[in-house]
Amino acid sequence: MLDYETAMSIAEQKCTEQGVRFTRRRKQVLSVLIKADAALSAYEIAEQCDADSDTKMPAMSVYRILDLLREQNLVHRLEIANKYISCSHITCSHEHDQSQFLICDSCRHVEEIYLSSDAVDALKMAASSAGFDAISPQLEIKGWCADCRQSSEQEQA
Amino acid sequence: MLDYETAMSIAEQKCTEQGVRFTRRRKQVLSVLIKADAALSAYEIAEQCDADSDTKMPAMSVYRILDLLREQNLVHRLEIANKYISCSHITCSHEHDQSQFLICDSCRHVEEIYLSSDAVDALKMAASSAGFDAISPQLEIKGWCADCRQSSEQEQA
DNA sequence: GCCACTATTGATATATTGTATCCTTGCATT
DNA sequence: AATGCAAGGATACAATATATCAATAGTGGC
Repeated sequence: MLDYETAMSIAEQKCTEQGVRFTRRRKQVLSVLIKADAALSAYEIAEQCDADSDTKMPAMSVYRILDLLREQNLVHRLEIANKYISCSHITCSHEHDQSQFLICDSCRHVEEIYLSSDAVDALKMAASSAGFDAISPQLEIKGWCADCRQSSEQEQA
Repeated sequence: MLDYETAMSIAEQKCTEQGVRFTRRRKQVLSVLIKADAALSAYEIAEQCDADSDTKMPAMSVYRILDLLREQNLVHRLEIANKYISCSHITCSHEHDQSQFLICDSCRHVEEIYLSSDAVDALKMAASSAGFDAISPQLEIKGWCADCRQSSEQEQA
């Protein structure tokens, strides 16, 4: 999990560098995602913002702000789940142009991982032989986390 | 592309074997998907059914029927795109417990592919080192098909 | 054939996710 | 303070999906 203070301050710095204001609303959204340490839907984010402050966060604003935070690479959108998650590499100093996620089909837990370049190459090969020149820098893979796998095995027994 | 008549008759046979009726409504839905030879949303399927016959296909029915056809492995759901596509292996005699898709980010064209077992193994390795015991038998990868890639390069030039 | 039973479909309501649009507010520079 | 633009608020609505209950159609036993 990200250190909250560090992540927020680096996010602020990144925004400033890009000439993008790190406003109260934007802080709220990012803050909720970092603290959640999980993938949330836009409406869940809005609810959480409401719970954390005494002003109402409109869903429309959440969507707008998520777009912006994604442009800054502070947040990712999981298309399989229709949810959003803070980038687990906000606090890393180097650039990340790829992101890969494992999404548990049962508990929806999300893990951001790195694939070996071998694995990525194998995918690219398969893609290109099917007439796809390139694959997206974001890959989402569904599966079962060890916990869910275990409990489902116990149920069977 | 699938041979329509063959695919429909094999589908009927499969259903019968499973003790599942291959009703008019179910035929309509599968038929639309096979003829479309592309991924369609549930509401697009309903519209196409309406166009092909003189009775109104309710969206609710489409969803129900898609669930059933998916259980029979006649149809897949693309979670990235929120669309549905007929299995391109209906007419194959052997079993397919895995399916992998390439989805063009630009034109939304979908290609059902096979990954080499090396590629799948590499993915499984990466998953297991992130605490995921297993990955889903269905993998969806976004990318750019050769056509879209070419036209976007021409635009740049 | 008729009845009872279940599977299927129809109809309607509503939840969830996301976009479009227009207006107001706030901040930044002059 | 006046101007201009970025950000946020408010509202409407589109697209995708599920829940629920009623009506209809097929199936098996008699």
